Formats: sequence, C-alpha cells, structure tokens
Amino acid sequence: MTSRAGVNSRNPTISDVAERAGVSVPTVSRVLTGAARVSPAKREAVEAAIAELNFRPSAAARVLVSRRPQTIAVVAGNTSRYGYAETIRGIEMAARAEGYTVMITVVESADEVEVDRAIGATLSQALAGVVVLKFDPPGVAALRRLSTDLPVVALSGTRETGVRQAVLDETGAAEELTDYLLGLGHRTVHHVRVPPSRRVDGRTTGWRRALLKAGAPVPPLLDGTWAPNSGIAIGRVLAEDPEVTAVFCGNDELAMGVMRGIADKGLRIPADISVAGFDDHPLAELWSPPLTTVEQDFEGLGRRGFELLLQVVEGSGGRRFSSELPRLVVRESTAAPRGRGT
Amino acid sequence: MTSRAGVNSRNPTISDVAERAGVSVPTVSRVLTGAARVSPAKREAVEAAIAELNFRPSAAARVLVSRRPQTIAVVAGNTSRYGYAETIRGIEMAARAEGYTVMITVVESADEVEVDRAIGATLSQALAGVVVLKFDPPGVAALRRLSTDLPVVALSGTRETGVRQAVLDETGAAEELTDYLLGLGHRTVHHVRVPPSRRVDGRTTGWRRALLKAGAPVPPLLDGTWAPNSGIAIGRVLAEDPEVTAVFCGNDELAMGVMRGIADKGLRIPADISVAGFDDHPLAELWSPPLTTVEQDFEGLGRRGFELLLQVVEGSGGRRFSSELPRLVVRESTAAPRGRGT
DNA sequence: AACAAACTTGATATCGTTTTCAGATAAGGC
DNA sequence: GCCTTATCTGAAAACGATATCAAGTTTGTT
Repeated sequence: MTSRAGVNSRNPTISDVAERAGVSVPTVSRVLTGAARVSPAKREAVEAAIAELNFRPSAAARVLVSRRPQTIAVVAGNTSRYGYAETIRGIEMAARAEGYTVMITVVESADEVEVDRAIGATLSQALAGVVVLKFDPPGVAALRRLSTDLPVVALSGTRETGVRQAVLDETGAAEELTDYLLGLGHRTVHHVRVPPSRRVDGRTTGWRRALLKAGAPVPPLLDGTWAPNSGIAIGRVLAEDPEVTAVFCGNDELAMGVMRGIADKGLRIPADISVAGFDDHPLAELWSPPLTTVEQDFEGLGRRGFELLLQVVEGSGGRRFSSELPRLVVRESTAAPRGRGT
Repeated sequence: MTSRAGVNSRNPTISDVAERAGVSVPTVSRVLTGAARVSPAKREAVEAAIAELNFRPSAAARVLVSRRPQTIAVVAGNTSRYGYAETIRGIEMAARAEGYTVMITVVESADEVEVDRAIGATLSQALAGVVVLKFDPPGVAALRRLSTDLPVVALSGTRETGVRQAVLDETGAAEELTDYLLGLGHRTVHHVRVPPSRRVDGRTTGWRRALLKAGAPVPPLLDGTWAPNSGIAIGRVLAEDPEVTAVFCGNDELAMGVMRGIADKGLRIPADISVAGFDDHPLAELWSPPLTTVEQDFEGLGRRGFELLLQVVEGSGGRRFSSELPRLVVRESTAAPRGRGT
C-alpha cells in the first residue's frame, strides 16, 4: 500500500498531481496556495493525490512567477562565536516559525571585492530580505554593499540612523557596568576592548561616558582580539600596574583570558583586581570566580531582527528600530578594592 | 556616469542585457555559463551590458531548467553549541569556495511529525544535496526522514554502514583518553556522558572498551545534559565517593561544571581527582586548571562532509567514508592519583 | 574554386509553478 | 422561466533562465 516514487521518474510535479486527481493544474495550485475556493470534492481528490505522490511544490518555480520569495539571507562575519551563533539561532527560529527558509552567508573580510564575491551567490537567490549582523567590520562592509531595493535589517550594538535595525544597547549596558564598578569604590576602570566594528564601539563609548560622568581618569584603551587567549598577555601587563584595580573586558572570553594572565602573576580576583566581562557566556557562571558580566539576549535580538524584516516584507511599514537594554549580572569576580591602588 | 537601476524597473533580466548588448538571449547565457564559445566582440559587449545594468542571473530561473542546483542544505539539531557551530562553519566555507550557497535547517525534536515540518520548507528548495549533523537524536531522525533520491552525507562521531558519512572517530579517541588516565595509575575512570545520539555513543563505547581491555572495573554511567551547569551536581556527588579519582566527561563544558562541583566540596583538581573533557573547547586551555581533553577538528569534519557530498553531486562516485582520529591534548587537570582511592 | 568541417548565432522549446482571463455552472431575484 | 450575480474551473500566458537544433558564417583542405 505504501506508495513509492515511480521507478525511474523524477520528482512529481503539479501536473502529475492534477492528472492523478482528475483536475486541472491551476486547481491544484489553488489548493496549494489557498488563493481561491475549490469545491470540497476536488480539494479532497487533490489532497489525496498530493499525499500519494509525496508531492512538494518546487520553490524555484513558485518564486519565479509569484515574486514572493520565502527565503531570507543572514550575512555575518562569523557564525560560530557565542553571540553570533545565538543571534543566528534566533533569526532561524523566528523565520522557520513563519515558513521562511534561511540562507547563511559568511563574509570574512571587509574588503569590497571580497565582500561582493561572498554575497554574490546569495544575492542571485530570490530573497525576501536580508538580515546583517553588523557586529564587525565585515558586517559593516556587507551592509554597505547590499543593494537598496532589497529589504534589509541590521543587527548591532549601537543605534545608528539610516538603516532599519534591531539593537542591543551596549552603550547603555557598558555605562551601567562601569557605574557599578565605580560605585564599588574603584578610582577608575580599565577597559580591554574587542575588535570594534567601526572606529567607535558602544562598549567603549559607554565605559568612557561613565568615567567622564564620575570625573574619573580615563586610562588608555587596551586592545584584545577575538581569541580568548589574547587576554593572557594583557592580564599580565595589567597585573604589573598597581593603579589597576578594576578591568572591564569587551567580552567574557577575553575576560577569562585576562583573569588567567592576572592569576599567572600571583594576584587574586577579586581581592586584588576586579574583572568584568560582557555577554554572559554560558560558561561565565562556572568560571572561578564566577564572572560579573552583562547578559545580552542575542537570541531575542535575532528574533526582533527577523520580525522587523517581516514587517517590511509584508509592507506593514512598522518601526525602524527595536532596542533593548542588556541586564547587569553581578557575580563574584568583582568587589570593592582593597590593598591596591587606593 | 554611474549607472543606476531604472527609475521604477524591477531587477534587470537576461533579455535586458541581450537587448542592450545587441545580441540574442542565448548568447548572453553562453557568456554567463561559459558553456559555448562566443566571439570576443560580442562577449565584451555582453560583459559591458552586464556591468552597466548590474545584472545578476536569477538562481531560481536557472535551476529550474538546468536542473543543477547550487545550493546545499545543512540539517542540524542545534547551531550554536561549539562543535555544531564549528562544523557548520567548515561546511559553509567549503561550500562557498565551490560556489555553493548554504541553507540552514534546525530540527529541534526527534518526533517524526516535527522533523517533517522542519525540513519541509527546505526540501521544496532545489537542492544539490544535504549534509546532516548526526550528533543527536533530532539529527538521527532527520537523516531517516530524508528522501533517498537526494544526495545526503551524514556527519557524526561513530562510523555506521548504509550512509555516506564523514566521521570524527570519537570511539578511538575516548579509548585513547581512557588509556591515558589508566596509565597514570588510576584504578578506574568514571564517565559522565552527554546526551547520546542513539542508544550507544562513541565516547561511552571507547571508554568502556579501554576499561575492559585493562581489566579495570566499569563504574555506573552518569548522565549529564548539554547545559554546562548540569555538571555541578554530578561533580558534588562524585566528590563524595572516595573511589573516584579520575573522571572523563563527554564534553568540555560538562567537565567545567563537574570541576566546579568537585571544587565546591573542597577537593583539588588534579591532586584529589583528575578531570578530562572532550572537544578542546577554545576556553579549555584557559580554565584553571587547564583542561586535559581531546581536540576535535570540527571545521575539518564540515569540510570533509561537503567534499564527500560534492563527489556524489558531481557523479564522481568517490569514497563513502572519511574518518579522522581526534588528538589527545594533555593539560594540567589530570595527574597520577595520590591520597585518595588507591 | 569547391567542398567539408568547425565555429557562431538565434529561434524555439522547456523547466514547474502562479496569474489572468474567460467560460461554465449554480444560485438568487423578480 | 429569464436575467443577474456568484462560484468554480480550465486554457493560456508568464516568470527568467538554459537546452536543443538548425542556419549562417568562417576556416581549412584538396
């Protein structure tokens, strides 16, 4: 009884279904799309034929004539780092729930030629829209190269005009975190930043704003990379400077590296130096000591980004911005200063 | 001079290009595909027209008639956990280098109906093939539901017949790791496993094999989850059993949780208990103490999977398996036993 | 110079759907 | 019962590319 694909036949088409159900092709199409009414008898016959043949409409043929693509593209500079991966997951879940299919495009360099090559194949797909992770220079470059006649939503940590975007307000969160550290009694807070997406980044801006607001000295910026162990060397340097009592790192991985570098020099955290991260990585709470950080809802960012895109696609206009303030999570890696610096 | 998309025109089509270049549509197609020779004069005219109009061939129209899709789908139970994300990255990079576009499909449950719903939209795309991450029950279920007339490659940790697959030989690596721990002088090794993809999983099998080979007692299995902090409770339980001197955890995150649980009970690692993980997570080397683990080349797994798929797609038959042995990485979380158990 | 072979080129068919339009049938109003 | 309106249905066109095939043009050989 189990029906089986014909011996050597290709995938069944809508006309196979029509023939089997004894109706015309457009009638099958109407059943598929629900675009118009079909008599109950024919509808049942069509549905039976579809099931028997295990028929799936060809998305390519469908989009060609309907001009309503059900695919979106995600353009990102990276797919596997924590924040990126979670954001993509949020987009994918929201998209899948709405019947959209998701295409991934990685852009590794910010060079214009490279970017065009990376997004070329993707842009020749029929797309309903694009979500760009504007977290880094490649993301920023990709956004700039995206043609304007395609709905585009950018996801990032800093609000910016001219683009429809969903935002996790890093600036505000970094300011809050720095306020908290100053409030513990630290004279100032050092900052190790991750590679910024543009000349300025929100985490650094918020940090500086809090220092200025409090009249605290603004120490020179330290630059980490995306590799967690780049923090080790920086931690060692910081450990040797007796002025350093609190360090705010651009992300949790970097903070973990910095903590190791500090520990390598025999200093204790938080007794000698407080260290805070950013993102609330799943391992932050397991670290020793557990890491004070800022919880960012990346998955929610992805969802909000897709929803924003969908509003454009469906023509319902909608808001151009969607912003959210990450939440400070205080753990044991930060404390009031004692013994050092003060 | 900069050309601009026509005032209110849609995307340019191949016939816009043909008209502008003063040639026929098939000639433009020949320039695009390189399928046949075109005189230099016309080729130049066509290329100029393409550039001026900023023309991109429609992938949908192209695949409809050519029947050579340039898209692959990745089906996975998860996209953001370390091993998954890295594997997907490897697939994406290899695919992009070959001009293939990548579609992501997440399958959250192993339930047949759920699986079909998740992969439905994807399977109606024109696909060259599918790569399935067979790391967990949803992945296994998805693989089973994939129609056989589509090229499919499975990625996993255990070799299995009947499917074309790329493998990271977890069984062998787990055996090697357990051998190493026994070689340090531990009477036996306890194992905390991550949720297995099927009834048996490679890491557990390799662990048991090593114990039996050495004539060591096989302690009862402990079950962790994918959440790193599920290890904490397990670590506390293990700490209270004086027989426990070495623990092998199914992945690094779980090991970190277990270590915390053990530390919570006042025991030291590795002095009192040795702990080893699996995967070589980027943070494993930063952990205190740095974690002994097994380095898995997930990105390479993804690449190999895509290459295997490509061989099928291009009809060059090729091998059905591609296997690789992960590499033991000894760090400071493991040492010879002393004081306890022996 | 004549013929064959090779190379270019365009007209037309084709892929698998949805859309448009018009015809057929059924239902409703007088 | 006749005309209008509403409901279903199918024929044909359309989407934007490649594939096929035959005609036209060169080139090469004798």
